[in-house]
Amino acid sequence: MPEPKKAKGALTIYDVATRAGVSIASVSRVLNGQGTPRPETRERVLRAVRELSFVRDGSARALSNGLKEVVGVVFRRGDETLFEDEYESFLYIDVINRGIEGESHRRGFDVLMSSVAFNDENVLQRVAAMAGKTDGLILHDRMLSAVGIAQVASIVPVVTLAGTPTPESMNVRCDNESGMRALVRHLVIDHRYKSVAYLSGRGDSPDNRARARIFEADAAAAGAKIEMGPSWEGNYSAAGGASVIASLLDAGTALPRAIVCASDQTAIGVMHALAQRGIRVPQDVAVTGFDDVPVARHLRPPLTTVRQPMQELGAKAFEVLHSRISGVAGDPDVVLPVQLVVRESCGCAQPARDGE
Amino acid sequence: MPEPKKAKGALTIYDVATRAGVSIASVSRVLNGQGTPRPETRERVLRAVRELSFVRDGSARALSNGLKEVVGVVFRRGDETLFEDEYESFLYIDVINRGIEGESHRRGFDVLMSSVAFNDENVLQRVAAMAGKTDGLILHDRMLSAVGIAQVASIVPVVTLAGTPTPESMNVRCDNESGMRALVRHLVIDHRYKSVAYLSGRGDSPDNRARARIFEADAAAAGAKIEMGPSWEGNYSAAGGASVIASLLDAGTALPRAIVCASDQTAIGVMHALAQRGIRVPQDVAVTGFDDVPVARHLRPPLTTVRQPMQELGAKAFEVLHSRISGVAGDPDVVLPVQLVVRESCGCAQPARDGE
DNA sequence: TAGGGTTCGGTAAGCGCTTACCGGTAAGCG
DNA sequence: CGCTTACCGGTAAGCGCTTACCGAACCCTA
Repeated sequence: MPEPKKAKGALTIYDVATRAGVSIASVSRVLNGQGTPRPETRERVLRAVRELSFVRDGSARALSNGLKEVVGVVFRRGDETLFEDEYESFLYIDVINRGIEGESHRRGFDVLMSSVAFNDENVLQRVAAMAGKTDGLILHDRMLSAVGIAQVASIVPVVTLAGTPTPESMNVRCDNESGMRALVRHLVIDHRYKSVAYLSGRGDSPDNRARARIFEADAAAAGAKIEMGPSWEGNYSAAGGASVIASLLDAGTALPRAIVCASDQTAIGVMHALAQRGIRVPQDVAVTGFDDVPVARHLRPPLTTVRQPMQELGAKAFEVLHSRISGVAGDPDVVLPVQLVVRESCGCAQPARDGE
Repeated sequence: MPEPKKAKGALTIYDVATRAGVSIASVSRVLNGQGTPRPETRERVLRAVRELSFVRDGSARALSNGLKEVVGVVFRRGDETLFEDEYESFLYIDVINRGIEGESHRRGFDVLMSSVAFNDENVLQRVAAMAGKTDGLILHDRMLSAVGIAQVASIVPVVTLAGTPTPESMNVRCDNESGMRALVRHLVIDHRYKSVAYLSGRGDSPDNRARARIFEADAAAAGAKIEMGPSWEGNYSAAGGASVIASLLDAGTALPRAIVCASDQTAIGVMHALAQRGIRVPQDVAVTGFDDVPVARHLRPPLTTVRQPMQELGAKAFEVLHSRISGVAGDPDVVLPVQLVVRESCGCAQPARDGE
């Protein structure tokens, strides 16, 4: 529905060429560092550009080059109200986006950011619109169905985050498996906790599934009593974690010795709920998180968690996308290493060095 | 109909036209809702588009229309490490950006986001690069000098946030004056505090200057003892606020009855520092903020502050930019109303209704 | 000084899309 | 039944930029 049609008296390379007394080809060559212009030609062009504050039009370049130098990022944001509890999720996404942005700028790309509401019906439409304006897309967790991804991927390269690669799209994720493995080992073997629970994230998230699967397998193998399932279902948010604990306690359920949360944010909610009931962490119940968001080390007690290199995750996603845009076939399923960060919420009195 | 060549990204309206058995002009007209295509023509085009998952190339459209349907947003982000203290500033910017984004989507625009580091030297270069890829730019507080703004504004329309309009650029800001006026009145007249201090934000910020100016004038007019200046200089961050208080206390300075902080974030730091020294808020010292970030109501005591409609600020900025892009001359200096939000940190025991 | 090899730089052909313009066809009318 | 009027839809001309291609100018050597 765009009403406007005619842009302002915008400058073109013709203006620059005229002013510099050369041809448009020379202007373009100087600006692109192509060929070997004579120093004087070069100088005259640059001066004209400077004097006119000329900037080449991106769309024209894109059309000519077949490269827009823009990648799109799509993610979900909460609804209207922002609660304190939601800060972390804000950060989680923002830190990743920051990684994408940093790497993009390094390569001369810009980033088209688009958030869609949790309840937005027309995600596909949104994403398709962005596809037309970009060279490639990075989709955060759970943005589109496999069919949707395939459709979009037929237009531009697509990289998903914390998802699963499809024949058409690539994926970048963290190594949930070994992170959870190390965490369970620490709790069940090192601390000898006999009963452990897994407070899940959103059920449909690949990350959550992977974490749950390993948790269950490893904790069982180590001989611990396991609690998980419907009554332990969170949604990655602090509020979700808190309400699970509250319901459990209200129902008179005895808590396990350790609670493994699907995310740091969940752990924050859990610790909050526990504190309200006078249950001590880690003396009565140990709690662990997953992600290592910045605030994790400032909680009381400092949170034992698994650090995901979030900024790198973003950077890597761009990198993978970029190489694909450049026609290089990269690894369609990149897995980044995570690191167990032992602090005090697990019961370690003398925390291991933080590494920072 | 035989399956067309599966050349990725190579789909053009020619392919669609061929498949639909019409001309490219018809395809374009259908896609743009121009003219009065015969229902059958329309249907065939739409079917072909659907079957091919065709999406028009943005740069080609932009080049032809003279409209990219993209606006750029530039803002500053902290450096590598993210401290807990920085969350608020993250939010402040993010909420504004969210407002920009929402309004943009409503108009079919996308948003190119670019953050630059605080120490980045080449902001102008970054911004110029974005200018070429967008129809207009929104610059957050203190991104560019007046000269830089003029230069960029000669390429695309520019709207600054919380700045001052220039002959070439427009500006959108909140009504600091009446906000501060109401705040001072509440403290000095309603609460009868005899001494008040202004803990400033970054010195070079127009917002800060405006707030300081009104604070000084109004508090003096009301007969209160004023404290401000070098030893009361913060930088909008929580850490900045805390360290001002710490220095003052370390130097043995007696605190005034009320401290007006340049931002909520600063107030958070101040209340933190005060609590550490055992000074009670608001019994010993009243503290107020400015912004009303979401967390303000959750502080203890709940923070009395001035609410800035941040999301609206962003939406309005886009709106102003959009009308300018559309060739409509809008108000070059939009001022949004703020609202005094009285909670408890000012000394009100029975807080007025929050309004939420 | 003329011929051959180099450079430089200009001309023009697109990139994919929108749309002004115009020819062809069908519907309306006498 | 033939002519006028509408209406569709096709053709082609750009939008601003990059670059292949080619001619002009210059430098060197003999």
